[in-house]
Amino acid sequence: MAAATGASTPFNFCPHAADVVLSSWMATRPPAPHGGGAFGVAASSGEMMLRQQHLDLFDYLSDDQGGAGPARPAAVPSASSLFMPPPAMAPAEPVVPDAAAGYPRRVNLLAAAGEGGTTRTTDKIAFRTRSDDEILDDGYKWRKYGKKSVKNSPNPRNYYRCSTEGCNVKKRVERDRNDPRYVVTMYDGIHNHVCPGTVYYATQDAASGRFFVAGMHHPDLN
DNA sequence: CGGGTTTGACCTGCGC
DNA sequence: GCGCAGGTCAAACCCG
Repeated sequence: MAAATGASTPFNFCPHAADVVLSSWMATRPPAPHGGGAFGVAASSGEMMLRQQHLDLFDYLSDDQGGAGPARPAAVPSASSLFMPPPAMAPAEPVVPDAAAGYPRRVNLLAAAGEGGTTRTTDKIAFRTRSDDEILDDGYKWRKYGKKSVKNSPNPRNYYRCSTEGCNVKKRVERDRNDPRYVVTMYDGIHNHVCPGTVYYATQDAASGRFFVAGMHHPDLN
């Protein structure tokens, strides 16, 4: 039996840390905080782990953009622009969550509830990756607790809970109904324990202003 | 034997 | 109020 955290696409990602970064960090900090444009994603939340070499595409959604909302505000850098895949990978394309296409209803409700004009941190994020493997190794240990077929989708949705005692983080994983090559992963909650991953750094392209994953170590320290 | 997966049943929220 | 769909539970089962 292969555990949920068994052989999988190389990928480490701490959703709660990313959420803090995306919701607060991006809203409060100017671009290129480290002069040369490199920044440690791990900044305030302790660690931000992201190991991603083989994914062809990395789409990121947070409910800040709303489950079925319109285009994200132009003034706020998109999450997918922050977590651009390495240069060898295809650039992330913006993904507008479509409730009708299967993004969970509860997320849409929370997104609506968050319409207050204030920056807030959220505990729900979702992203889409192109991968043959549905299980992404995000650094945490997950236990599967349910599987459900989804209406209008040929692919079942799998439900996972963090195996760490006292941690109530959940995630849902399903194949994109429109393109089975993609896996849609949605995290729900905030880990209350350390993510056993690795700090990941990104750089900002001066021309486009977009961020690129730079590697596992701070460029200035290499 | 412990921990994880499977899967049918049950619960809950939402739309009509 | 009812039906539907999504989310969760929990017993059975599997595997190392």
